[in-house]
Amino acid sequence: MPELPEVETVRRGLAPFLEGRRLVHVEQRRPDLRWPLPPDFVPRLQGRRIIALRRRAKYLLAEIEDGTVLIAHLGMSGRMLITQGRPAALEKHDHIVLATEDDVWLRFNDARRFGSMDLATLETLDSHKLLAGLGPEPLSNAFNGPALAAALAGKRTPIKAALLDQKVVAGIGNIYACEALYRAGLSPRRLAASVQGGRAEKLATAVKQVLAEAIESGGSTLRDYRQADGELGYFQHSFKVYDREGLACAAADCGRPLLRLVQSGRSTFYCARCQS
DNA sequence: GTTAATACCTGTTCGC
DNA sequence: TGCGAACAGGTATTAA
Repeated sequence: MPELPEVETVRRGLAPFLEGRRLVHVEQRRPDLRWPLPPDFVPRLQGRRIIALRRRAKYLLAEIEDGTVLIAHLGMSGRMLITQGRPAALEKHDHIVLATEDDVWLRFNDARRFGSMDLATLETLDSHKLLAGLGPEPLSNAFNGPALAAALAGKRTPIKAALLDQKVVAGIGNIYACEALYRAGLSPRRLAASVQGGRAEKLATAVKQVLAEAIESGGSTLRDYRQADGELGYFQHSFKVYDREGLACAAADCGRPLLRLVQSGRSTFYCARCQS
């Protein structure tokens, strides 16, 4: 499930093939993904050059030479499939197909169709409804202990739910919320407003570390993918708590079985002894 | 205004 | 073996 590290890995994988290249083929194979695509989606991209591939939170941003920006979200099953030359056959759920002047073909495949694409311009990007209101990038200097503490102040919701709130910090999903809380030693049930001072400092650091390590591990996975037909979007990471209900806590002095609970409809995994 | 619940979507897994 | 229910989850929308 693509969260910030997976999206960043996809960005890094695609950038060498897309940046500076002209899109000679743009094919839209259904009128909508999660929402309807803009009616002029194809003509606004066809024949134009991609200047840069960027990322904001879990969104990929392709900056086009005329100031158009393609906003893409992988949802939870979205994948970017890249091939040299036209693919022999399209797969089920290949919704968008692009080709560059170098005959590199890119397919956006999304079975569950939680992904989305939209167009904006450089001028309207920050106020676009998908991006306006997003909190700070967790790996930027703008995100730190005091900033996190300020965002959590007064929040009467569990800290786990607050971490998933993209207004508090952008790009964290269910997996990395669990992992960061475990690393920070904070219970997922703890009231968000109580995460202040040293606790906020510890949590901000944990968020940065867990994301940075995941990006690094995605990068190593990427090198393997480069050689074959590239599938960008799914990577195996090793998690300390996520999806490990009943398994032993890895902390040297613990070893207790990890627990699972449901918070706002989402599974949370944690260690009752190590997190408080 | 804030927080919680629900809908969206479909491939996979699990239990009977 | 076959079938249906449960589950995964980011975000917009609706409800409380």
